Amino acid sequence: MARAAAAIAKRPLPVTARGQRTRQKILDAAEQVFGELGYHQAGIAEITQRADVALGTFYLYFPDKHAVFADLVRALNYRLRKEIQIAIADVDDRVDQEVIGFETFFRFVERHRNLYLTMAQAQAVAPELYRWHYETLARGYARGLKDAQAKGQIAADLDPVTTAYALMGIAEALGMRWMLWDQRLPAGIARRSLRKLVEGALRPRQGRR
Amino acid sequence: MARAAAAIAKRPLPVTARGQRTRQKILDAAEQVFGELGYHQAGIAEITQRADVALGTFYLYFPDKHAVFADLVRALNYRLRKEIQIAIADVDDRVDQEVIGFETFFRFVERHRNLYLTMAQAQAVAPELYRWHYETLARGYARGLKDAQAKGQIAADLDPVTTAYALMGIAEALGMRWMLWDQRLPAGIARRSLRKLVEGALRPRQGRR
DNA sequence: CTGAGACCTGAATCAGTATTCAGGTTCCAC
DNA sequence: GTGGAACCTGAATACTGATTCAGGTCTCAG
Repeated sequence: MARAAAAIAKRPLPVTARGQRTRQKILDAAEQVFGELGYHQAGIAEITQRADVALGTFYLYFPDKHAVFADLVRALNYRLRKEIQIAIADVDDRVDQEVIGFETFFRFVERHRNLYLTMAQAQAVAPELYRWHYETLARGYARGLKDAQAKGQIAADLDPVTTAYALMGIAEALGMRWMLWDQRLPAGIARRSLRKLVEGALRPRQGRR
Repeated sequence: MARAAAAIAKRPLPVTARGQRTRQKILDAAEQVFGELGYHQAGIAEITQRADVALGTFYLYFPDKHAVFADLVRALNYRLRKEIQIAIADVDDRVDQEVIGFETFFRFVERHRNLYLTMAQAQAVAPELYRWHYETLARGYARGLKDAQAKGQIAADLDPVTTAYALMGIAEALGMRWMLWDQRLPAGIARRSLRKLVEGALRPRQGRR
């Protein structure tokens, strides 16, 4: 229970390579198990078994179940942002960036099916972290949109934050529909529709005002 | 565990008014508790306490914890669709329908803060139901979009299903951001941006093809 | 009135599982 | 080679909380 203040006695990070490897094995197993079963169904026993270490070893690296989960959310957030940043880096039209960002996200979801379940669980298990995840993403996103507005690439009268959340919502919904349910990117019509939606939404209207 | 086939021994619905009232009290309490604490933190004891009935009474109306939860998800889905249908009924431009649908959704979220947590939990607790929830919404949504295309109100080259999921994603993301986090609808700029996004995305492009 | 459904009660049971702990084992600097 | 960090082990503990059940209480048709 004791979810008290900052405290949450961290365990010291392993110093030797062996220890680091073990910690990582646990983290990887945890991603699997949490993603498959959800936070509460996931048992420490199951995690350590898949990580191929003894039960007690878990508590060498994490003070409790909640802690691995938190680490996981942070790691997922970090990797996701990183991958998108890299993918987008040397594209200069914002709409193109958008489309590439989406595809990168979809591919990320493909490699981390568990992302959705993990984040969904986070909403109940670690609300602050959950919110942090989206705010973090939104912050960067909104910044990018503002820059694009300055360059006249997208409509100037859109609120960047609102737009950022809207676009994240689209990514999430289609990521679920396509990558989790269908398990693959859809045929051309759907993909092209996505681009048209984004383009229509963002591009400055020709004639208008 | 026994999540076996259809079976799931339903308890007979109450026949007397008293029984119906009690069942409903439990259902209402359950919505609160699941929404506040999440599926696993929610205890039957807490639910029955808030419903002001004894622990055992719960099992008179629901075979187990899972069953109330499922009922809840179905009820939420039903009410949501109903409210939006009604709100939209006598609006004839699809973009207007869209905007009104969004606002209706936001107000629904305001009255059912717990909707998000409940659905998030559903992803782990009752995946079939979770998916059913979105597919149900999407089906109706896509139908509406197709009709609007037939009337030339929105671009003909958009895939209705893709568009439906994209719009649901936007609603969800902004509902979370505005109604759950800020706890109120935002000022004009943001609201107007939403309309512009939707309008830009859906309306047939003037010049093009 | 009255008795048979229909409802309601809450202490007791019981299974699952997070966490602890009392010892090993590895590894390498000296 | 060896002592002490740094790691690792897994049975035992402790507790939480869903579900059961033996026995009331209400209510209204006849």
